[in-house]
Amino acid sequence: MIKYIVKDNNIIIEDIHDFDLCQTLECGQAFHFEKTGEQDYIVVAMNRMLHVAQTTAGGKVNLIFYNTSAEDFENVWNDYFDFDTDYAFIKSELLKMDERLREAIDSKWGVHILNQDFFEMLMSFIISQNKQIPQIKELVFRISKFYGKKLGEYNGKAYYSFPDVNECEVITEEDFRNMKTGFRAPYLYDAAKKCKEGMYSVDILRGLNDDEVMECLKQIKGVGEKVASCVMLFGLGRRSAFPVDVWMKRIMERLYFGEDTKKEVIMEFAKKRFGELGGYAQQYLFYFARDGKFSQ
DNA sequence: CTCCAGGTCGTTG
DNA sequence: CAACGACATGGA
Repeated sequence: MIKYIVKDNNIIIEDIHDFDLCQTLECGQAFHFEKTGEQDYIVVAMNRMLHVAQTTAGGKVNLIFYNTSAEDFENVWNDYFDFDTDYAFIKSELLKMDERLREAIDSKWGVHILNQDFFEMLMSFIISQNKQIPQIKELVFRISKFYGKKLGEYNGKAYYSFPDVNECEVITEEDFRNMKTGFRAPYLYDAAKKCKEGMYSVDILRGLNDDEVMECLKQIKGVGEKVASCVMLFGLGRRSAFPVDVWMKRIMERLYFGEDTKKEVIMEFAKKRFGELGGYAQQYLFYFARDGKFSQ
């Protein structure tokens, strides 16, 4: 457990290192949050609405969780933000494996991989196909507003949880279409139905190895290698998962292959090169690539 | 108006 | 098995 102090109704982490709030939220792994100021966010996750901000004072970076109990911090947010993982160590290990990661890691040094809800990740990344991040967020917010629970308000705006498996039971394929999910509607319906039937509980998946989880997830309509990898990495704590999308394809070709390379080949290469740390490497590279800060 | 977006599916060579 | 177009929707 990371060290924290309780002040008024807030939780404060002082002098935090190897973490940046903006980078962690904006790197593309999460969709259910809103920027409310510079290094100031509303995060909706784990059936809660969190107001969190990062401040700098006297050269020290602090994190403040507004209106948060010590109990909630210890039981929910500490794990959600992955504070117990030593990112300084992970980054140095990655750089030992491969110096070519340096530019991406130096640029995106403050990313943590969030431990998010499995079902919400599944639905979110089904939505993500062939869409840009702002539109993915819009769909997640819309579905939450119609079918989730109201959690509270901030600046006069209400925030809603993403509907859980049970709340999704009433949603028909046509309902999903009305949410403007387009051709993904039958995929979302299939995913919700299969999860409701119980074969995709976190407990069951915990007992399977990576390949088995991948095969299992791909049986859901609209879930392929890429979506399944994201769900594994962000929703099941499988840090070896290495999702390869157009951005990853681009930067991996630039850094390693120098020519058009199939996604399967890239995944296989990453597995050998980065092993259990593949997911971390992927996130630094993806965020870096998406920011367009590498040539070509 | 055309093109493309954190892809996947079904159909052809 | 590799390649290719379709798929809804919205923004550039």
